[in-house]
Amino acid sequence: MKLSARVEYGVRAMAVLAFHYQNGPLPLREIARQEEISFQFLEQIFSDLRRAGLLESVRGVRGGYLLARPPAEIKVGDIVRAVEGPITPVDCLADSPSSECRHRKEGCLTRQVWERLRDRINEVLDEVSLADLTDFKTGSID
Amino acid sequence: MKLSARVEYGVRAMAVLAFHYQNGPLPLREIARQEEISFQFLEQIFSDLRRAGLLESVRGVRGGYLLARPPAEIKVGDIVRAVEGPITPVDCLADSPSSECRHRKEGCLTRQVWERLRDRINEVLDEVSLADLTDFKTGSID
DNA sequence: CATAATCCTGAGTGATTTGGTCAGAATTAA
DNA sequence: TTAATTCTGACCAAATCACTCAGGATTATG
Repeated sequence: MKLSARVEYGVRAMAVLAFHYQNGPLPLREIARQEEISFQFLEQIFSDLRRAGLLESVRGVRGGYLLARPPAEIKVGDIVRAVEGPITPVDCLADSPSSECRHRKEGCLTRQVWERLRDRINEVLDEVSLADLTDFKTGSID
Repeated sequence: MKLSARVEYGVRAMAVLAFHYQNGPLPLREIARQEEISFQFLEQIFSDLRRAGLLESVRGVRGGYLLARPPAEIKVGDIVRAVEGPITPVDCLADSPSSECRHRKEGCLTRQVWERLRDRINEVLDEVSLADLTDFKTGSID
C-alpha cells in the first residue's frame, strides 16, 4: 500500500509550479534543484504529467513548464493517476468490468472491499488541490 | 497504490476460515486447495497472521487453523496490517513522529495529504469484518 | 548563423521487492 | 510407529523501482 517515489516527487514538483503560478515558465532544472530531486528522473515524471494534460511546456531557451490549469483546479488525485496510472488496490480490479473473480462459487466476496477502498482513495486524493497545498496559511486542509 | 498478493490471499484464506467457524481446526492444505493458492506460500502468510494473534493453530494429525476471534471481530484492516505491516503511503510517514520532512522551508506541505490518505485507508479497511464478507446474503456492505 | 538552454525520448542498469519453492525440523492423533 | 500437520529458514527467478545515459528536437539570443 505504497505510493512510488515518482508520485511523491511529482506532487512536490507540481507544488513548486503552483507557487510560481503566473510567473512564466519555470525550467525543470530549477525545480529539481529546489526539491533536491534527480533532474533526469523528474524529466520522465514530467513527461507523464504533460501527456496527462496537467502542464504545458515551452521549449528552447527561456523555456520551462507551467501548470495547464489554475492550482485550485488540479487535484492531488490527478497527479497520482497521471504518474502511477489508475488506482487498483488489487489486480482483480484492473481490467475486467466485473468478471474474472471466480474464486469460491458465491463469487468474489472480497471484491466489494477492494472496490470501496479504491473509491475512497480516489475521493481523498481528489479532495485536495495544489492550491490547498500552497496556501499553507490556512493551516489544516479541513 | 497496490496491495500485495500476500494480502489478497490472506483475506481470502481468512474468509474460508470464517465460513468454517466453530467446526474445529481446518488444515492449511485444504484452504490452499479451495482457493487455489500455493500451499507453501500460504504457510508464510499464516505465520504472520498467527503471530499477529488473528488465528490459532493446532499441530499434528487432525490439526489446522482456527480464527482466534469470532468473524465479526476480525476486520479486513487487521489482516492487511498483519500481513503487510502498517499502512504507509509514503516512506516519509513510516518512522519519524513528525520530523524528517525538511523539503521546502514551510515544512512538508504534502505530508498532511499522505496522513489523511493513510487514515482513510485504515478507516475503510476497518469498516469491514470477516462476518461482513461471509454473510453475503445481505448483499452490499453498506 | 552559431550557440546554448531547454524540452523530449528510449534504452540500459543495479538494487530491492515480490512471489514463490525447497528442505527439513517439531508436534501429535491414530 | 507412522502419517498428518504446523513451523522455520534458506534460497531463487522474475518483476519493479529509481534512477542514469545518450542523444535528438526546438528556440531565444548574440
